[in-house]
This record gives sequence, C-alpha cells and structure tokens, in this order.
Amino acid sequence: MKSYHHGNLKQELIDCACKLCERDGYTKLSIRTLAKESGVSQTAPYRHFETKEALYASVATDGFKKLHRACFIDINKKVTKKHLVEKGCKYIEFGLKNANTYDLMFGTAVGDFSNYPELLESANSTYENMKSAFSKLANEDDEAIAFKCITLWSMIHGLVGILRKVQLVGDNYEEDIGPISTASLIANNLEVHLDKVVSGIVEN
Amino acid sequence: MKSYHHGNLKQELIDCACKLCERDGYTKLSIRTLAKESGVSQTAPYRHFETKEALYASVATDGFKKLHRACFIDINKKVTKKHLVEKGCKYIEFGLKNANTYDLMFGTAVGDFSNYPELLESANSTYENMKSAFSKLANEDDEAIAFKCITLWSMIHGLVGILRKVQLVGDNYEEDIGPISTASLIANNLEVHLDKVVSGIVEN
DNA sequence: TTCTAATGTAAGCAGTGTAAACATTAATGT
DNA sequence: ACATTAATGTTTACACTGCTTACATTAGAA
Repeated sequence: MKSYHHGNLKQELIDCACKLCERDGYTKLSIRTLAKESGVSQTAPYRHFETKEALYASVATDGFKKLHRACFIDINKKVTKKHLVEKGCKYIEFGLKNANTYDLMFGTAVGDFSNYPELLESANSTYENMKSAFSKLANEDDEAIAFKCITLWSMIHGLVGILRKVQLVGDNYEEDIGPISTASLIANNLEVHLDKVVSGIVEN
Repeated sequence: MKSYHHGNLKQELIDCACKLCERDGYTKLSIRTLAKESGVSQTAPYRHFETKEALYASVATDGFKKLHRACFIDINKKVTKKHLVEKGCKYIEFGLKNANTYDLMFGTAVGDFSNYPELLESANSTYENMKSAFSKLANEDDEAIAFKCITLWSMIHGLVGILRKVQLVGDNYEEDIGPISTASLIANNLEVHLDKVVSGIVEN
C-alpha cells in the first residue's frame, strides 16, 4: 500500500532528471515522464519546481558540484603549474564525458543564474578555486589573475566544445590529417597540449 | 487573390526562421508560427523540411556562411599575424552579436552535420580558410597547422562562450575587479587580448 | 494535352508545459 | 490532544507542439 505522500520526491526527481538529462540530453526530458518514473501524478513535480527551467537549474547545480569536485585544487598546499594542467585535463574530461549535462551548465537552457542562488554559488565555486590557485602560483593583483583565469577557462571551455563538435572518437588520425584527426591527437595528448597552453598563460 | 502555390516558400521560411531564431532563440521557434508568418497552412513547411532539425540546419548553414564572410582571409595576398588577430575579433563579435544563431551552429540542436551536406560544407569553409591562412603564415606540415588551428579556434570559441556567460554588458570594472569585470576588460580590448593569444600560438 | 511530380491543405494523434481547483497529510501552535 | 495551517499530492483541462495521413491543386515534362 502506497502512501499519499512520497516522502523524498524532490531529491528523487533531481536524481532521475540528472540521469535522464545526461543519457538523452535535456531536450528529451519531460516533466511528465519524470513524474511517471517516480510513480507520481503528472503535476506533482510542480510542487517542487515552479517551472521546467527550475528543474534544469537543479540538474545544472548538481553538474557544477561534480565539476568542482573533479577540478578542485587544494589551496592550503603548494600550488604548481602542474596542478593547473592536471585539473584542466579533469575539466575537459568532465565536459566530454558529461556532455549533455555540460550543455545544461553552459548553454542557455537556464537563462539567468541569479534566479537560482544555489546554482550561482556552485557555478562560481570552480572559478573561485581557480583564481585562488593562480594567486598562490604567482603574486599578482586581482585583475591580472582574473585575466589569466578567463584566458585559461576560455581555452579549456572552447576545447570541450570543439573536440565534441568534430566527433573524434575512434578516428584514425594516421590516414588523414585534418580537423578531426588533429582533435583526436589533442584529445589523446591532452596533458601535453594543456601544458603548452598553461605555460603560455602562466609565463606572461 | 492569392494563388494556391506560394512560389518561394522555402526561402521565405528560411529567412523568417533565421530572423526569429536570432531574435527569440531557436527553442522558441515553432513550425506552426513560421507557417502562419508566411500565410500558409501549418503543414506546408513539411514539403520543404522533413523535420524541424532540417529547418535548424538551414538556419545554421546561413549562420556559417555569414561567419565565413565575416572572417574570411584572402589567401592570395600576403597573410600576417595581424590578419588572424583581426579576423579572430570578427569571429568573436559574430558570436556575441548573433548569440542565438551561434548556439544553433555549435550546439546540439542539429545532431549530425553530415546529414546536411550544405551545412557541412559551410561549416568547414571557415576552418579551411583558417588553415590556409596559417599555411601562408608559416611553412609547416599539415599536422602542425591543424594543431594551431584547433588551438586558436578553441580559444576563440571558448571566449565567446565565457564572455556570454558572465553577462558583461554595462559592467563597471573599476569598482570591483572580479570575473565579470575582467570579461568586460577583455571584451573591450579584444584585439589586444587576441594578439597575445595568437602570438603564443604562432610563435611556437 | 495528358500525366506525374511538386507543392499546398485539412484533420487529427500523441505528447508537452503549466494553470486551477480540490484531496490528503504533515507540522505547528495552543 | 486537538484544531488549524502549510506542504504536498491528484484531477482536469487548456493551449501548444512536431508530425502523420489522406486529399487538393497546379506546374512542368511527355
């Protein structure tokens, strides 16, 4: 016998949404199927998410938290260039392995983050950590550091987009040197590639 | 008196779709409103676009053609680093000023470009031109050049994404030096910023 | 001029986000 | 302990969507 109240619906909806968004892309997700999945009426989710965008925001928040965990640099220990390279790789890996969630995080599905404080906070945390890391690495004023952050962040973020777009997987780069094959090369030597990039940013 | 056949429906639909996609974002576009706009029945568009994705593909194709025009470097003349910087700026400007169209071009709304040959071709043309430009600039093997292309392209593409995400417009960067304000700084000094980036890529 | 392919329409299905009115239950204040 | 309220769930319904099917009109080739 099933009780009228679910008990933990909100979290279950989020978990389920995260899974489905990542599996099929967020465009395929419907509130109705989500409700069905949790064995609840079609409109029940609206008690926990005012709009579909709010649900997206929760999924994106979850994504940013995971990204943060993947890229976190411990500021209390000594920070080296290698840390930035390594965590940059982790970032890119996250973007490639969680492509659909990444779209939700950096696309336009959630319009204004400031409508969702938790999303805003989780989205900022990764950036803040990166900024702190650069601070520890070299003693510079805030502006210079922010500059470096945005430069590196752009590079990394752009690589995720481009590497995805050229659909590299399983490509044989020996036969044809073009954008696709080169993307494979980069993807398979991410660390080397990023090392160059980070060097260029750090040493300037 | 209106004739049964429209005469130029396909092109009119594309034009209208481009306009609406850019104005409201492609998610807001419906085939029905598009049909209404052209004074034609709801299902008429399906004679020209098998699916909505096909319509998106046409809009994206149009976008890539415009991008190509904005970034084209004449290969027959001498190519300099300055050209790359300048056209890089144009690229970013295009991405920022046509943000919604840009999403369609680089997002996942159109899944596999190879289903739309014209789209594939227009999408490649910019890249090919960039590759040629790098070739003229320095005599290197194809792999090295492709590497540089992807590096620059990623940087530029990433900047579009990041600059958009931090909503820089009208931001006062004197009061508070943080990520947003720095984005403004970069956006307002794109050429200087890109010059550094391109230098790093060219001279290595 | 006839036939056919291209292009248009009408009607309808299954699915969507979400609003409104109502039902049940958990939480709270006395 | 009990009444009240707020939270959470259901039902019903509206307006909208992409797309299919069957049919109508007409332009262009034979």
